[in-house]
Amino acid sequence: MSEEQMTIREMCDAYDVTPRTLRFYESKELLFPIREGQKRLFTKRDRARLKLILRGKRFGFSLEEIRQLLDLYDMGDQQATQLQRTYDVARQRLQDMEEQRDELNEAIDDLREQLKWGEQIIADFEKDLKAAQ
Amino acid sequence: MSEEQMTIREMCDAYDVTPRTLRFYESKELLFPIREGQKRLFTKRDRARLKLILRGKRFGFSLEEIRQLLDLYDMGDQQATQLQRTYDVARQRLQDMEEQRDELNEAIDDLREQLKWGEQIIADFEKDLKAAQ
DNA sequence: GCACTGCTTGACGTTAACGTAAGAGAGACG
DNA sequence: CGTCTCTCTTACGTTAACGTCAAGCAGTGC
Repeated sequence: MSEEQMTIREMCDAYDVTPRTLRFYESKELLFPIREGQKRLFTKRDRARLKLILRGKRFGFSLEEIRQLLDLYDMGDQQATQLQRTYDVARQRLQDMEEQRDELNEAIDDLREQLKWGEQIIADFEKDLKAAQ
Repeated sequence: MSEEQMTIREMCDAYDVTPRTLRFYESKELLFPIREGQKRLFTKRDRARLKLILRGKRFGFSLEEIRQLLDLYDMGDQQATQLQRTYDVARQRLQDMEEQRDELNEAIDDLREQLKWGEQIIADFEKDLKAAQ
């Protein structure tokens, strides 16, 4: 439990993910834990990346998109261009999310409208049922 | 092109779906086209169901959920209970959608916040770059 | 020496909603 | 009769993000 390196289990507990997930992210080159013998040790850098990964997922980025963003951050050269591209990707994503939300809102309004009908139909039906008794 | 029955292609053109999709829905017991020889003929009932299917998809129902709802409508007996159940399912779905929208809105706000930072960082960076020339 | 625990590497399984390709029948047209 | 067009069935392919074994090494406690 050194401050600098964490085992896979410590990572799982700290970030609420499964070992499989961390190994999967490593296989996809999202994380690069070092090895002590056969065991993985996750560094501060891995933790920073994992935070970004989880945050990216919240934003609806795919793991592949996240990997590309992470790579851009890591290139360390031509940073202005890279930042600009990162920014562009993020803005595009934001726009997609807003469109998605708008569609969702339309669907919600639509469904609400349906439900109003539904309530009316059910109410009528129950009235008829009672009247029929 | 009779008014009552439509071929698969007419259906595709009318509802903007592929033949595969219609056959798939049939295999999933969402549609029940009749046969003329080996060819499918879609009835008025199929068209009504297809409309509901497509609308259901907009609402984020899975095909399986839609099938269950469609079946409920078709039972024709104990209708009050069935309607109530349909209504309950729909209301649950509405709630899910609203939660999803709220999460999406949070993520959007979050991402917007990030982008504000991003703009600042990029601006600073470009200033530095220019200053360095 | 042995059990127990934790970690490892494969490698196949899962889910939804179709896409896509192969091979063939059936009716219309000239 | 040949060709065209439409349709049919069958069945494997696709995608994402892991889940779920299976089998085995490594260290620790007793």
